[in-house]
Amino acid sequence: MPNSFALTHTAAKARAGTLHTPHGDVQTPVFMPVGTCASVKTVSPDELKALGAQIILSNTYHLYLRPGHDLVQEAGGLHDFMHWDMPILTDSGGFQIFSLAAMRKLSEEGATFASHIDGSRHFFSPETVMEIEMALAADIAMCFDVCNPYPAEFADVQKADAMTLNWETRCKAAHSHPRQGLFGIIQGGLYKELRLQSAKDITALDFAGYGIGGLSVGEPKELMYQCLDYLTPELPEHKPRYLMGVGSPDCLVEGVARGVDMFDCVLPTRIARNGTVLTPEGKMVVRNAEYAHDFRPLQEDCGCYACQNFSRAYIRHLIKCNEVLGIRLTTIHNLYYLCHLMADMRQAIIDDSFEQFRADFWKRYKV
RNA sequence: GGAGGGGUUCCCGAGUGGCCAAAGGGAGCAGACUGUAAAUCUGUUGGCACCGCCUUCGAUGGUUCGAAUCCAUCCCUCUCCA
Repeated sequence: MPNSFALTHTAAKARAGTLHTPHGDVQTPVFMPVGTCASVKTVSPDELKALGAQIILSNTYHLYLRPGHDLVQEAGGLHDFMHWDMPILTDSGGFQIFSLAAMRKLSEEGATFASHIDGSRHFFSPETVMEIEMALAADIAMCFDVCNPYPAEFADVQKADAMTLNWETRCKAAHSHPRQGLFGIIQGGLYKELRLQSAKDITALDFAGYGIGGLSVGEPKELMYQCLDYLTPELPEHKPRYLMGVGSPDCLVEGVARGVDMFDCVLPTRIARNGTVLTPEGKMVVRNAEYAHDFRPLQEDCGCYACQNFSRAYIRHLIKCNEVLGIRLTTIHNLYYLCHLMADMRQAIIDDSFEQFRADFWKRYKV
C-alpha cells in the first residue's frame, strides 16, 4: 500500500484526515511549500520542519532538465539528494504546458518543450514522465496533464481534456513504482459540464488521490469557488483532493470549506522574495517606506523564527540592501503562517468549529 | 606660477542653437505576483490651476526670433608641468 488516506473528521464540506506515505503521515488539510528545483527557495530542510511543513513539492520538468532524473536516482532518490526525509510530491510538468506555452508543442503522443534554459528540445510523453517521476521517487507523483489557460474556448478545453484523459490513462498503465502513489488531475476549465465530465473520466481510472488542476490561472476567485462548489461533491469521499496552485490565505480557507485536503502554491515564497508578507490582516509590503521605523515584528501574534527575533524595520532594511537574510526571513514567516493556518483549520474541523473559524478569519483578513 | 579638462534634474552620466523638463543607469516611491523561465516584472520620480503654463542644466551679464548648448566675466573643481 503505497499511499492511503484516512478521512477522520468532517464539518459540513470541510474535511480533516491523515495521508499515510512511505515517509510518514501528513495531517490534512495541508499546505505544501513548493521546491521546484529540489529546494524551497532560500530555506533549509531543518528550517522547513521548524516552520511546520509536512510535505513539499518538486517538479518533474525542472529536475529532468537540471540536474537530470538519472542523477537524482544515482543520489538515491530525491529524498536523499536534497536531505528531506519527510513526504514529497512531484508535479508532472503539466503546469509547464500552461506556463511555458510559448515554447512547447502538443500532440496526442505528448509535449515537446524547447528548454527555457538553452532552447534544446525535449519530448515528454505520459510514459517518459512516469519514468522520470519514478526515478525521482517522491511519495506522490502527479499524472501528466494539459493545464488549460483562462479564458479558453469551450471547444479548446474539450480537446485538451480528451488529451488529458488519454495521457492519464497511459500514466496509470506506465506507473509501476511500488511505494509511490499516483494522483490523477481533473481539468475542464471553468465549464461546469466539462469539469464534471473530467471528474467522471479521471476518477474512473481510480487514482490514489485527485488533483484539481487548471484553476487559479487568472480567473476571478468567485469562479474558482463556484467550480469547487459543484466539483468536490463528485469526487470520491475517501481519496484526498488536492487543489493545485492555490495559494493565498483566503483561497485556502475557502478551499477547505469546499472540501479540499491539499494545496500547494509558490505565492508565499515568491512574494516573500519580493518584499511582501502574509498576515491575518492580509498582505503587508514590508519593503515599503511606512515600515522603516516600525520595530514591531511582521505579525504581532506569530511564533515564527522571524517574528520572534526581528523587526519590520530590520527586515525592510535587509530587503532594501539585497541581503539574503531578508528574503529568508519573509519566506520563513509566510510558510509558517500558511502551515499554521492549515493546522488551525484542521483543529477547528476536529472541534466542529470550522464555520466560526472561517467567520473569524474573514473578520480580520482584507484581500 | 604655467598648460589643459570639467561643473546637467536625488546620485552617476548623455546631450554643443530649436524635435529638451532634458537619453541611459543607479537610488527612491508605489503596484503586481496563486501546480516557480521570478531575490522577478511594471509604473513613477521639477512645480502647477497637468492636451497648457511656470521654474531648471555653477553664477551673472550678453548674442539670437529661440540658449543646457555660442560669447564675456566671476566662482568652484580635477589632471599634468614647475
